[in-house]
Amino acid sequence: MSLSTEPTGWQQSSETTPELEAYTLLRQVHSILEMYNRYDLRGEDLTVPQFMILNYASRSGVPLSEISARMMCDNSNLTGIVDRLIAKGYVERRPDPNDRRVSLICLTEAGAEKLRNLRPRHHERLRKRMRSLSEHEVQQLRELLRSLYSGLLTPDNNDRDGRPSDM
Amino acid sequence: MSLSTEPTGWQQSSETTPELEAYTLLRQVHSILEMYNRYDLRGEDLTVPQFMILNYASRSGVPLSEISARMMCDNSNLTGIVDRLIAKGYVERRPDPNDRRVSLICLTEAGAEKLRNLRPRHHERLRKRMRSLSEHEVQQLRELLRSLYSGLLTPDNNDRDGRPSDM
DNA sequence: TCAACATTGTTTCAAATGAAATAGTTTCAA
DNA sequence: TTGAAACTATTTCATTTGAAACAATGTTGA
Repeated sequence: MSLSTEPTGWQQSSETTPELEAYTLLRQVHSILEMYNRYDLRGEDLTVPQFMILNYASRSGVPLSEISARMMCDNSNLTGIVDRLIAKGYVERRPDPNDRRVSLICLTEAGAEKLRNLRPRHHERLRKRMRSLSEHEVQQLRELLRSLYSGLLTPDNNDRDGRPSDM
Repeated sequence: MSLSTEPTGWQQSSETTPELEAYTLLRQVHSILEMYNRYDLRGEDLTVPQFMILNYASRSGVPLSEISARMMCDNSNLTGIVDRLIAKGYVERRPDPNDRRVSLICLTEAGAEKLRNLRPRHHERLRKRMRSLSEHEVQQLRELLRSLYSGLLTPDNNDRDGRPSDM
C-alpha cells in the first residue's frame, strides 16, 4: 500500500469507547511501523519475519520453539521461514545433542554479520520515528503497554465467556 | 499457538532502548488481542479480517478502497476476502453508478444482522480485557498512541535515510 | 479534443499465517 | 519397566498478505 499521508476523508464512527479507540490506534501504529520495517529491509535480502528470526537466533543455537514463543506464533509458521533463511545462508539447523526432538537454529557467520550491520540501524530508525513522543512519554507508553500485557496474560482479566485458560 | 500463560524462560536482551521495549510490547499486545479476537470468532463463521470488512461495510455500500484505506492494507488483499464474504452471504458487490471504476461493498441483511449480534459483544470483551488499565490509563494510552500515530504520518519524523514521502 | 496521467479493482505470484494431523522423542507415574 | 501423556518439529491445507502488472475508467491541461 501507499505511504502517502493525504487526508483520508472517512470519519471515526460515533459508536465507540476509549478502549476501542486505543485498540484501533494500536493496530494502526503497528501497521505503519511494520510497513516502515518492510521498506527498510527492501534490498537487504530479508523480509520482516526473516529479520525477526535472525534477531532471536544465535551462533550457539536457539530451539525453534523458543523463537516461536518470543515471536508469539506457531512453530509451524517458522519451518518455512527458516528454510528460506537457510537457502540464503544466514542460519543453519543443528540437532540438540541433549534432546533429539529439538532443532537448534544457529546463525552462520554471514547471518551474524548481516545482523551486526542491520540491528544498530534498525534501532536508530525506530528511535527517530518515535521522536514525536518525548523521552518521558516513551517510558509512559512502555509502562502502560507492560501493564496491559501482564493483564492480558492473566486469564481472569480476559473475559467471563467461558474461555479456557489454555486453548 | 497456545494461550498458556506459563513463565517463558527466556530473558530480555540487555542491548535495548525504551523505544525498542515499547515497540516490542506493542507487538506483543497486538498479537495477544488478535489471538483473542480469532478465538472469539471461532464458530461464528468468520475470520478476523472478514469481521473487519463487515465492520467497515454498510447497507448503502462503501468503496473497496475506502475499506482498504481504513484497514491500512492493499486493495488486492481485500478481493479474496470479499469473495469469501460474498460466498457466505454477508456482503455483495454493487457497481457505483457515479464512477464505473468503483465497486461498492454492501452489507446484506444477513451481514447486518451478524454485525448487530457480534459488535456489542466484541466491544464488551475488549473492555473487559483492558481492565488491568484504569479508565484514566486507557485514555493516557489512547493519547500517546494518537500522538505517535500523527508523528509517524509526518514524513519529517520518520528518518533521514532517503525514504521518499510516498512510495 | 485528446493525450498523458491518476485512480480503482482484479489477477498473479511468493511469502506468511493459523490450525489440525502426524512422527519421533521425552517425561512421568503406576 | 512400561504405557499414557506431553513435547518438538514438520507437513498439509486454507486463508491472509505484499507487491507488481494489468485493464478499465476518470481527470486534467495543452
